[in-house]
Amino acid sequence: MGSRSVDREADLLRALGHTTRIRVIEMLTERDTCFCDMQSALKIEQATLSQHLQVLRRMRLVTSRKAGTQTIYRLTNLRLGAILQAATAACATGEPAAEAEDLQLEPN
Amino acid sequence: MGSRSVDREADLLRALGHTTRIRVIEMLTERDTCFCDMQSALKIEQATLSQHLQVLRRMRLVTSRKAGTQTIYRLTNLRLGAILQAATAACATGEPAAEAEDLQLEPN
DNA sequence: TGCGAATATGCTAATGTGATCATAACGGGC
DNA sequence: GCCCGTTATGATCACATTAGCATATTCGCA
Repeated sequence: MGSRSVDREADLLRALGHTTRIRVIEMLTERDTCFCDMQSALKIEQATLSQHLQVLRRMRLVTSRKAGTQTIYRLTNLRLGAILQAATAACATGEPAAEAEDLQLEPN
Repeated sequence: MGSRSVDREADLLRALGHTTRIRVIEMLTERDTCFCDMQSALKIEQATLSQHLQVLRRMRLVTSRKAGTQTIYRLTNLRLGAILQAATAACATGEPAAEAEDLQLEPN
């Protein structure tokens, strides 16, 4: 084992690396939520949301159960919230920036 | 503003979503490190490492300074370590899994 | 000035990701 | 059983990411 669990960690971070999936995780952190509620909250294509949820399911970050005709999602890993919080904090620190790539050498 | 800073957050998480870049961040969390040391530690193509560092630079997560003929990298955002720790913790919880996609409905 | 070490950049091929559209599958009520 | 609402899946297209290779750039030094 040369990669420890770093690979899994990278997969996890990538799974969280999309606006829609972050929002989904945020919602699920508050309470279990059905597909339709997420869709109306996020206002995106039905298929698109379904695919993002599939990503999260594949990573075992959420599970789903049927309630009649609708599907209710639930977080399986309660520690995801902590990751998002840490990321939020880091963003607040790092400031706006995003596309620059010039002055990477401190001015002096 | 409907996307708050979630987009930036997603970008950040994606920037961390690669084994090599995670390792780089881990090294830089300990101490500033020159390119060559990272390369020999990671044992990957020179160009590949350079490109990963470029990603981190673009995101303003690291900066570089020249020391003679070599380049020394430094973390600009000290809170990245916290994100990685949170991710590590989450992985430890979530267990192995990775490719399953079947029994997403709890057995009953 | 010319050379060599260290690093960056450009190009390309392979692969992955995300959005959209169409369609399938499932559950409930009639 | 049939129709409808809800969600999942498959196909496709555009675009991003990554690795590898070649080449450029920069700096120190003889």
